[in-house]
Amino acid sequence: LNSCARLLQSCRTHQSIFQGRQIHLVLLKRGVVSVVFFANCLLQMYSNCGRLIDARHLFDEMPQRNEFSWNSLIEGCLKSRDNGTALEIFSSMPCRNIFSWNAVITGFAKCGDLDIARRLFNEMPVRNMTAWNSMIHGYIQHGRPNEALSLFKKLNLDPAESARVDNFVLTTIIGACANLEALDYGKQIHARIIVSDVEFDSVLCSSLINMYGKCRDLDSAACILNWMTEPDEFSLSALISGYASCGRWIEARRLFHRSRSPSLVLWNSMISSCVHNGQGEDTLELFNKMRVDRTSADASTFASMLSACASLGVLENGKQVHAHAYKVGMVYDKIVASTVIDMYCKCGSSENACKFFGELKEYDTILLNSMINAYSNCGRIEEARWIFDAMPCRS
RNA sequence: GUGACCCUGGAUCGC
Repeated sequence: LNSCARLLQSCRTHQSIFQGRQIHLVLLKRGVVSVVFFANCLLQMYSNCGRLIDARHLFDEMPQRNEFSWNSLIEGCLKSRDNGTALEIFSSMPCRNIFSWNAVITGFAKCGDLDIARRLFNEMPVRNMTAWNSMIHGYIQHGRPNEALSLFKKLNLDPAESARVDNFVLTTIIGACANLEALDYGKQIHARIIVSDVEFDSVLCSSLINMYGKCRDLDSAACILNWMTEPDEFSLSALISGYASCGRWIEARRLFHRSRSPSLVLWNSMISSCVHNGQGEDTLELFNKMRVDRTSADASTFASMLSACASLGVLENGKQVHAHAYKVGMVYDKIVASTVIDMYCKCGSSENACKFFGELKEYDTILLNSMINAYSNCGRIEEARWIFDAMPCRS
């Protein structure tokens, strides 16, 4: 039974619903589905697999529920982007615990409904660092760094709260410094980490390296990497990008070759650095080496490759990369799709862009912007106009 | 098997 519970927790994708259902049957046979613990595991499984109706049904049938049950249902809604229902369930809960509050706050903060998130945050009776961090992180991710920093200041106003600031919050703030290239403030936070007893875990270290790299203070970045006993691929890749962005290719390459078979993360940072440097030829070469190495590409790799083809204006290579992305089922990623469109336009084949657009069923604003461009290039002004009018949000 | 199970942070990617 224990392993059933563990297996249920590993069902986290739409595909694992089959396994989940089998375990549900096993639990039914054992007659334990009405035990809250097992019912909760099932509920969580259905929520994680995106089966909200099944989850809801199970929930309604449960003879007993606890906060966990409600929270699983809420998380299921949030995961399926049904925030309205999530909030409704949250409001109708008989009693909420800290997880309930954090779940809705992070759910709304993540998708940019920051004012709702903030309202909930303000209403929250007792906040922990998770709540603070979700809120701060939400502001940063949605382009409101000043509000993030002012919330962080508020957090530090209360000495008791300030003392509880953890690696998560500090990593988030360091990330903000990286985005804003705020080296001085970043250094202050770094100093605070040293004097406080916060542990330098791998995530915090890589974000510090990233921050110094973005601020072009490569010596400090390298210093941290050298202090680490076993730097992970994210730290290495942050430093590689830092070196490359300053044109220090020798150091970048040396880091890249430190591991005999570089991981996808390292390949991506090298490839994208080449693209940003306008070294399109090198990019294509790197990509070939990567394939020889049998490292499979992800959406970022394809986006970089396509944008390299676009800036070189090499249609044939672009088509090859497009075909490759198609073969591995990556063209329907929104970012890859819009780079495909952009690539065709810049390679002078807007017709191909239009053709490809016809195969898509999901778009976002950026992708549609590229399409306006494509249609205009073909002289299909009516269609360009039509997309513009149909756009849900224009910028 | 019930002080169990649930929440937050890092590299690279598009107009």
